[in-house]
Amino acid sequence: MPEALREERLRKLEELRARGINPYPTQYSSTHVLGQLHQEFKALPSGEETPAHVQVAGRITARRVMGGASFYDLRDQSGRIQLHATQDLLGPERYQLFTDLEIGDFVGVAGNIFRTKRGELSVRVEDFQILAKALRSLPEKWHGLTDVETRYRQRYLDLIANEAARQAFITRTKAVTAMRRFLDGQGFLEVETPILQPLYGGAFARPFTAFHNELKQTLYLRISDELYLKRLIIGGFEKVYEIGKDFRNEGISTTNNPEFTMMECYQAYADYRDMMALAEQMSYSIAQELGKTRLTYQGHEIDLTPPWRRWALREAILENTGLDIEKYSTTESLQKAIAQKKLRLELKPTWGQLVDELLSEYVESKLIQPTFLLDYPLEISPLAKRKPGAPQWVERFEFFIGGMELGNSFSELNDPLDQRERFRLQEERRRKGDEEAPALDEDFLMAMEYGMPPTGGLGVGVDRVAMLFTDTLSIRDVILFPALRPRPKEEERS
RNA sequence: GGGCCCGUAGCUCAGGCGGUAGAGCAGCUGGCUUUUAACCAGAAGGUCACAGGUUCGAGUCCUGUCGGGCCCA
Repeated sequence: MPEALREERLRKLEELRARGINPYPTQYSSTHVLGQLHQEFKALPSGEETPAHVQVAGRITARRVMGGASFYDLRDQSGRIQLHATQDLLGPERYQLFTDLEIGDFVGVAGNIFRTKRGELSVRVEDFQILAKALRSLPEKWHGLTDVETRYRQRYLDLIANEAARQAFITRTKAVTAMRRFLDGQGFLEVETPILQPLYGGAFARPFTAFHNELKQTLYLRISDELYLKRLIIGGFEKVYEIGKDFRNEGISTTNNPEFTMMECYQAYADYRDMMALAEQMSYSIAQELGKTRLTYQGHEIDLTPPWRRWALREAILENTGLDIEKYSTTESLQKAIAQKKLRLELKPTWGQLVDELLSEYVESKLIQPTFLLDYPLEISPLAKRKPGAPQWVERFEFFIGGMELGNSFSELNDPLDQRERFRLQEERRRKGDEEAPALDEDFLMAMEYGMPPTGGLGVGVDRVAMLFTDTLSIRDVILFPALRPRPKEEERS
């Protein structure tokens, strides 16, 4: 930024101080927010003034100074109003001060409401008070801020300049509120579980580590809420949920942020079929509150009305690749079949991981309308209950909308001996160098040995939900302050 | 991890085959008392992401680095 621009604003700041005016006062009492004015004076005809005296506050976003009269645009969170100031009304000295106000400054204004001949509702400035002086100039009024990097790094500017961005974050918040309202309404208890954990688990991911100085202990930032929420089920809370951040130590991209928001809920005496109904109802309920039970996502018309399609994972893969994974029940035979079909696929070391790859490469992007994929390989589901009569499969589903995986659910494993065996299998994977395989959690096993009721669990990616409802493709468009690589040349000025 | 594209004034953008950097907005000076992308006139504002290289000469060509976007794995 040219130093001159800032110098100029500093000069004006000093001038205010020299006149005994505090450029950063503590408070201003408004009678209205700006959106209210338009409601209240909707009927006021052009060219007429009301005796209604108002006090309003906001940020100046445009100025049109024309000699002895000037028009400013004032904006607050609720809307925009035009200010009209004249030298006649304020006197030369106050008027001069008023025209020294700049785009970006916050100001409080008192005066009557009138409507101009051209029909613009306006406040006649009878008195004003600067509320905060800005020292940097805002993005351009017409084109706004388009530089994607600046939009992410200086989100406040994005929110000022881009109404669509502002709306997207409001939509996100409303979606989360609706989700919470739905779960509360279903009798779920919202709880908070540790983010700093001595042992991490509940997902396949590498964790962030932290160090507790006093305890001289390495702690992990959670990669999921699962194992603690299940302890609460064991403790007798029969319906619990948590909405919070999980942390996974992996690459940053348009689809992955190292910290992201997850909703997890658990319900005693339920299985994955019950959780399917819950997932549907919850999504539909959120959509209703947002007025988006039918929506457009990336050009696709999507209908969230239940019931959604239920499709066996095996059949979905069969239909999209021609491969019947049940016919190739070993890693080697499945690999061979994949090669024969000339499917392009990363050759994962286990059967379950190969199936998972087939799913993400050949099925996921096709699942535009809401779809539950049912029944997953045991190998990649160490916390899920086996399917009766099919011990290599588990009662698990993931659900997909708009080609995105939004959630994951199982009939939770509550057999402590089987759980120990599953942990053992994962440890084996870990020994073979898979850093994402979870470690055995003795404390969790102990909890389960006290007895855990049959339980259904559901996890939903909140950022993905926000992407769906805001029709965005990048997770960075629904995270206010997304993770970015540090900028080498940060032109910080104190 | 690989490929392609982008990085020029506070913001939005031009800059043909290499010849000493341009506009609009914002800011400054002057004019203008119902404008709304206000208008008119004038002056100012640049480490062309960074570091090397080629060249008499580089915003432009080459190499590398950093940051971002898109696509692929």
